[in-house]
Formats: sequence, C-alpha cells, structure tokens
Amino acid sequence: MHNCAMTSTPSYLESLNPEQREAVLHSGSPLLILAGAGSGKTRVITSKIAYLISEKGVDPRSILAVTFTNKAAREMSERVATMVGEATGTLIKTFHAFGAWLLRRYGASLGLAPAFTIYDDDDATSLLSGLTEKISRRDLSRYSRMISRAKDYCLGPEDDLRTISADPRLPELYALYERRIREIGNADFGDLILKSVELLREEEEVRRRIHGRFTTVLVDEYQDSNVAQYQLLKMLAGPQTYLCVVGDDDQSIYRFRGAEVQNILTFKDSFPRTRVIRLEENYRSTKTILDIASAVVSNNSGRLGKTLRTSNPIGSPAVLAHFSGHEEEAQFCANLLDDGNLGGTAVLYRTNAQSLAFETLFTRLNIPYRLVGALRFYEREEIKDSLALLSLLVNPRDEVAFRRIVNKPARGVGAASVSKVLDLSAETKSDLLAAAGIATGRLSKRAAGGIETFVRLVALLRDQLETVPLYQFVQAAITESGLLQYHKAQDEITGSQKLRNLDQLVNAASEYGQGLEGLTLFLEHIELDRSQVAGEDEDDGERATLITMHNTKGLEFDRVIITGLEDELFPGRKEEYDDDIEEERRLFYVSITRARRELYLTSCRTRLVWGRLMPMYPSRFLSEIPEALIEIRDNAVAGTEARADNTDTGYEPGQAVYHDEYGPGTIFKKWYSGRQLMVLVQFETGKVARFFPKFQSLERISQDG
DNA sequence: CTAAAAACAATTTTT
DNA sequence: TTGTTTTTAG
Repeated sequence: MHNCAMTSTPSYLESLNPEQREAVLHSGSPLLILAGAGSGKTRVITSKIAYLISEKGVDPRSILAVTFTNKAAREMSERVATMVGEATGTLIKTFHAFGAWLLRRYGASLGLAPAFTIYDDDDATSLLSGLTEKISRRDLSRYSRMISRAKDYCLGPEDDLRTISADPRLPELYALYERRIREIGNADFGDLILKSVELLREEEEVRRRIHGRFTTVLVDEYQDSNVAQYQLLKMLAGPQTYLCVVGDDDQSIYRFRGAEVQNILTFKDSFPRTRVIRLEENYRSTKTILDIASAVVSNNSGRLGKTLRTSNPIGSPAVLAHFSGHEEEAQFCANLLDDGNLGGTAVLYRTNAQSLAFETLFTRLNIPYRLVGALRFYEREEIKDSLALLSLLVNPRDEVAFRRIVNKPARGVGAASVSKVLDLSAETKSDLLAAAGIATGRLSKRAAGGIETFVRLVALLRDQLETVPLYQFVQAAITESGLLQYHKAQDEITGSQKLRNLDQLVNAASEYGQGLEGLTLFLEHIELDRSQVAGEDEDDGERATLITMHNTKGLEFDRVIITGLEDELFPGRKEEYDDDIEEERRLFYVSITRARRELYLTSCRTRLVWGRLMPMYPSRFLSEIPEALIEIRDNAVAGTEARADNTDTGYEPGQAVYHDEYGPGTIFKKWYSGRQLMVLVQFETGKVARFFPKFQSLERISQDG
C-alpha cells in the first residue's frame, strides 16, 4: 500500500510513542485502551479522531465520541478542532447529552416530545413527594436515590429490585413515580440513558439509522460507565461499528453513582476479538510521585494490573505535614502559595464542606483562588425558580415546575389550591395551565385571583417567546413574574447576590437561539452542565485552585496539596465494606497522580464536625506510602498527641451508656479509627451517634439484673 | 394564606 | 455550627 503521493505523516502522529501510535492506527476490531494516569489518553483519542478524518477520509459526522463530563467533552472538541479545523460535525457529547440528543429526535414513540425538559435529582424528589403522603423528607430522598440507582442498573419498576434495596415499598413507589413522569412527558437523568436503550432495542428503524450514521464510537473514562451505559453502548454498536473505549480501572471513582468497574474488567468478554493496548508511560509526574501512587493502589485487589513507568526525574520526596486543626492546615497552604505559583497549585479535599477554611483564610490574605464545583449555579434558589418558570412554558404539564413557581412570589395560592388544580388537571386530562384557567370556580377568592394573575403572566410570556431574542425573553420572564423584585428584596435582607446570579442567567441565555428551540437547548445545557460557576469573572490573573478530589479527574497541576487525610474523613464512613475502601483508595490514587512535580499531604488532629471539635487520626492510607518517599513534618501543638491505651476496655457492644445530651443508649459497634477506639451508640431517642469514648463524656452504666 | 418562631436534621463524592 | 422544615399566631 505504499503510495508515492502519500502525504507526510501528520505531526501529531510523529510525537506519539509506539503504543500510543498503535492505538491511533488500530482498526478492524473493538479496541480497549488501558491508559494509566498521565499517559496521554486524551491525546490518543483526539489524535485518533483527527487521523480518521484527515487521513482515512472518514466522514466526521459518522464519529461519535462520548465522555463523562462536560468539561472533557468541551476540551476534546477544542482539541479536535485545532487539529482538523472547526465545525467538523463530529458528535462529541457526554453520555447524558447524547441520550438527550437521541431522544429529542426519535423519542416520540416513548412519549417524549422533542422539547421535553430534564429533571435533576432534586426535581425527582419533588415529584415523588407530590405522589405520596406521609413520607418524611429524608426517606423521600432515599427512595429517589434508589430509583435513580435502579435506572443506573437498567432496572424498571417491575424488575427485581432487591439488588438495589430490600425496601418493600420501593417497587410500588418506583412504579408510581415512573407512571407520573411519563404522564408529564419529562425525563430524569437516568431516563436519558435508560430510554435511549429502550428506544434502540425496540425501534428497529431507529437502530438501523443510528448504526448507519455512527460507524465509529469512542468512549472516554470507560471505567466510570454504569450498567445502563454499557447497555447503551451494546445497542449503539452495530455489526459494522468500530468501537474504542479508553479507561483506567484504577481511576474508577463513581461507584456510588452506579459506575461498574466490572464493565472495563470484562470488556474483552462482552466484545469478542477485542484488542487491548496498554499505555503505561507516564509523562506527567516525577518518579517519586508515581511510585507513591503505585504503592498505594497496589493495596487494591481486583485490578487489571498495570505498571506505570516514566523517564521523568525522580523529584523531591512528598511532604506529609501534621497539624492541630484546619486553620493551621489552611495557613500551611497559604505559606506554600507565598512563592507565587498560584496557577500551578491545587488544594484538594474530600468534601466540599472543607473548602470553607481555605476560602476564609485566602480571602483574608488576598490570595486569589478559584473554587471548582462547590456552589453550583443551577442549585441556587433564584436560578431554580427562573428555570421552573421557563420549564413550565416549555412543558405546561410539568408538575414540579408548577408547584415551585405558581406561588412565588406569593400570590395567595397555597397548598390546598395547588392540589385542586392538579386534581382538575388529572380529571380533565388537560395540562396544568389549562386546568388552572378553569379551576378558579373551585378556589377561594384570593387564590382564584392569584391563579388568574399567574395564568395571564404565562400567556403573556408565551406570546413573546418566538418574537424576541432569548436573553430578552428570559429577562422579561424574571421581571414580569416578579421574581426579580422578589429576589432583590431577599438580597437587601440577607446581603446575598441573587440579582447578580439572575443577571448571569440572562447573559447565559444570549448564547442561544430564539424561540422554543433555543429555550429547550438552553434549559438542557443548564440541567446537564452543572459545572457552571456563578460569578466566575474572566480570568483576571493567576489563581490557586480549590477543588474536591472527584472534580480533579482529568486535570493536572505542578503542585498538589491533598488535605484532610484523616480516618473517618478520608477514607470516609467506616461501617462499610472493603469495596468502599478500595474506591476511596482509587480516589487517593487519582488525587496523587494529578501532581506534576510536588506533592504535599496534610492531616489534622482535630476537625469541626457539626460544630463540634472532634479528635481525628491520620488516614490509614498514609501508612501505605513507602517511608523513603516521604518527609514527615509534625507541626501539631504538643499535648494533643494521644495514643491508644488501656482505657479502651469496657466499651463492648451491648454496654449501656449515658450521654449528657442524648440520654441513655447502648453501644452496638466498636472499631478503631486510626489508633483510637470509636464506638457507635444507639440512643433510646432513636438517635445514632459515633464517639471516641476516650475524649467524650460517655458514661458507662452498669447493667442491672 | 403568610410570616415569624421553634424544632430539627445534616456532610460524601455528580451526570 | 448552619440551614431547612414544621408549628404557631395573625
């Protein structure tokens, strides 16, 4: 096949190592790329896309690339665009966004209109709460989570749900929920995948068209796919489809969301003739950092196994610093940042709550920082209110949106009136706005007036939808509904920034087209891309990054500080099993491998938990790091040093205890957190709490009889 | 029906 | 500790 007129090898191929190049050039059978951290996996995928388009003459429109996060999708689009030029027509989307894309086109047979809106977990919980009486808030969100998990596993209400939960009410509640959301005509997150699977399975014509269109399907971060996503992939892959998945079993960190490491472990069995290529050369980190990461993750079982190597310098040892409390920990980070390398530094933590100490100190010291993913824009009250109003315009059957917005700002329409409208809507099979229009006769005078105002408002807005640019429309909606005024008043009372956020929302709308179509797309992007940060001004200089460990996936920094390395916090909850510990360990592995040159680890002796100062013990993961690779600095104030001793006796399960605040109770579990004994106590009030008996006033009561 | 007061629960991690 | 939900008085 040597062709004299052959164009020179593209530069992006030349800079690849042999394995990477092999992965790019491979064709003819399914391909599994096991790509270790920092091994240039994104580069391989983007090069592969570019290669297919520019060298093999593949139609860009026939390529589908699926990622897990919007950030990854955006990045991939940009990189492909720089390699082969803009507007290639290649579909690069997250799994969920692809589901929405598919269902908007072909979902009619499943009862989904092209303009369906998407319910997030909150909305799903609200929907459930409207469906059933007498279930506490907490249980509602529990059930809602179970339903969402069931969907992750591709299970419907009639399937055996016992693997999700043995709760006897789950099937009934799930069925109720499912029937209602179908009536409304919206989709929740799980539906975007599950309904896509259903569609492709049942509609031969759709399947045929999709197989005809997408002859190449690429999946990034495959280790985080769930069962439903695996099924979707199965359906997407026709006999002619070239399938390529990239992932790293050691970086699977979304099990809590239904991610199934099994998917990548058994890919070879699911797709016969699979070729496996390992990318084991790391270009990111120093040898020391890599050795630490490898040592830690080698404690996991059930891995495909992979040895990362690098020709990078050895680098300096990691630093492990102990502190008395979170303030000292934050100060330590601030001191490190004194060298001015803000943009190259990331402070990592397990839970969002931990960011506060850093924010407070950094603000005081004028250290610029960027907070990733914490205060999610879409979750804010004023944004959700506005979105509810807009959603209702798109889908007047949207019960969740209606409930949220019909009486906000207060129009004199209470819960009783809302129920009447909903009942009437069900009776007459009409949408909520129509029902509201004819319900006035059944309502109190005040409520009838309020409903009328609301119905008029919606009608007025609807008339404008097709005639003005979207941002103007959104502006009109929040102004004329009174939401703007309402939240302005809130700002004045609480000093919040709601008005600014609403402004931001209007700005965001300006990037979308006019009319129903633009509005639908706008809503979809907001629902699916939750990484948006409010008030993020354009980069006006270098900032340090504050970020959760989960959010760092795919990122890298010169210097990484992993904070809060304490048992019970990281790894978290202890009542769980080995699988969970392994997942936490993978999260540690991901965190460590974000670092290019320097790695710092911090651990505190105390931490505020629910406003109480709790003693903490170093994370067990720290003992998995070879001593030669780490330099330990103990900065804790003397005296807080505590060691386990013989006071541990007498706290056996079954022991009756008394606590000043919670009253009498019984120990039902004990274990060691770090070196310290911890017990779990069931109080007679029903409360369950954890204690360090050594530090906290937990009186033992002698059992009589 | 609304607003203020009182009681109460909460911390993983996110598409 | 904080923020949110339920109760209560207008």
